[in-house]
Amino acid sequence: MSKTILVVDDEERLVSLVKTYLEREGFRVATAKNGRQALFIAREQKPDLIILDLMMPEMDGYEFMRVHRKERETPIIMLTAKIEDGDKVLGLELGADDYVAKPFSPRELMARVRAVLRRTGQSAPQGEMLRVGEVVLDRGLHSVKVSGSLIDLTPSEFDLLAVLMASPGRAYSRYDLLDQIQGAVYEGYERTIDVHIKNLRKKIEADPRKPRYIETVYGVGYRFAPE
Amino acid sequence: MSKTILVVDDEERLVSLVKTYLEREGFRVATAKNGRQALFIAREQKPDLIILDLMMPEMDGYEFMRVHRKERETPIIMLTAKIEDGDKVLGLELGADDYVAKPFSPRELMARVRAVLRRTGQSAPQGEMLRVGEVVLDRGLHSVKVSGSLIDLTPSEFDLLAVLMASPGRAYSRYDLLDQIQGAVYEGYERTIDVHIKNLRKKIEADPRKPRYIETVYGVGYRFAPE
DNA sequence: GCGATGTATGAAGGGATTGTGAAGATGAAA
DNA sequence: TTTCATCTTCACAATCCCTTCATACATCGC
Repeated sequence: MSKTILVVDDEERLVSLVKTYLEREGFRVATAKNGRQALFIAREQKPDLIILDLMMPEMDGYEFMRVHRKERETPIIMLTAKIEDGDKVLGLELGADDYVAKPFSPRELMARVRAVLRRTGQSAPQGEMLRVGEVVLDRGLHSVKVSGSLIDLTPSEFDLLAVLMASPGRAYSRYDLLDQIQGAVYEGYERTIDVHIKNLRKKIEADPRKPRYIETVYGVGYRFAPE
Repeated sequence: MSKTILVVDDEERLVSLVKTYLEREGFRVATAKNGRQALFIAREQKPDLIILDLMMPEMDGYEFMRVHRKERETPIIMLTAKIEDGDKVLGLELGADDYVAKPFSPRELMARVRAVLRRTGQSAPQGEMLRVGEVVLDRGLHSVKVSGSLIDLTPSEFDLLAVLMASPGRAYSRYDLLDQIQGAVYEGYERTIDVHIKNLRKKIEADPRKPRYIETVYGVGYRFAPE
């Protein structure tokens, strides 16, 4: 039974970005454009956590919190462009559990979501397990096992593997992969992916020279071998 | 139900090149020569994504974005000759989702289109599967199966096969094929196609001497056998 | 059949793509 | 601050592809 998270922001692009990331972590996601909508959805779906922008038309984040807090204790993470102390204090007084300043990295937001859920006594979702051949990746536990033994991966390596394993057989371009692990606007050098792949292979392949799982698709990118 | 993409640029050759590639991926494509036209078409067709040149007569890309953003949230990929930070920042502030510096490879642009669509929550077009007889080509997965087993193809071979399979029974000249796999600028030797065909046959035909799928049309070129 | 033209194929050079180790940059924790 | 792990970049090596060419084979018209 996966947790539901309500994302409230008037910027559609930001909402869908956050939604993508949350879903990849195994959460169900509801969205709203303003406080009024959010209130309606919160009553109906009873989310386990709310990610809330402060600046919105119709009914802003403060107003929403004031009303919502009278009804439920749902943990709330505030998003704010202003990083002024005043905002922070006011938000925390109203009952926010954490706040994240824009612009933020998706990875940071995910970390805070997990932290808040843990702190408020709810467990992270038991991430659906991805299993291909002898490789088992557990999103919730954030762990990877190969042939039964636990493997240590860096955050980038884990994300990369999770993306590849989510669609075995599908070839991803370096750009796609960079986009998925960095989020938002691509800034870097595509070849960075090569290095992550090399390190991943060293950790999960029996013979990194002849990879059985992470295959190279010449001229395209990489893919996880379908069974 | 395929996605519509609006391509806006005053260079006709570039527009038709991009159009070709997008259509091959299964998108519907609308085009415009300047911001004014683009605005009109955007209102009428409501595209799912816009690929926008910055430098144009009549109404440039910045101006277009300013006006368009007030009406819709359509994701936008900017094309720009200048890779100056100023441009990038301004473009991103105005709401571009990504930017690509000219000159770019069609393949890179396609990757970004898919990435932006995914990021903004729209799915890429259903990698329309081409299936003829025992041969199955999946554009989304970038994979080819013959009688159930996965076949490794080089980029040229894959493109070639995709073109042929898109219209079984239709004979293409070597010139046509070269044009499709090299992207517009035809410079090469038509016989190169013969070699790619030979290699393709070796990979997908049971008996390359008596091809069942890729037939030679004497004096014309090649075609994929209709069922 | 015969020549002329078109196609098939193997091999090789050059070019493009990918693999890899190491150094520098970044950022978090102590 | 220093330390440490990670991420990124870079240079060079290894590998794979594309193109070209030479030669063999097939098809056509006469």
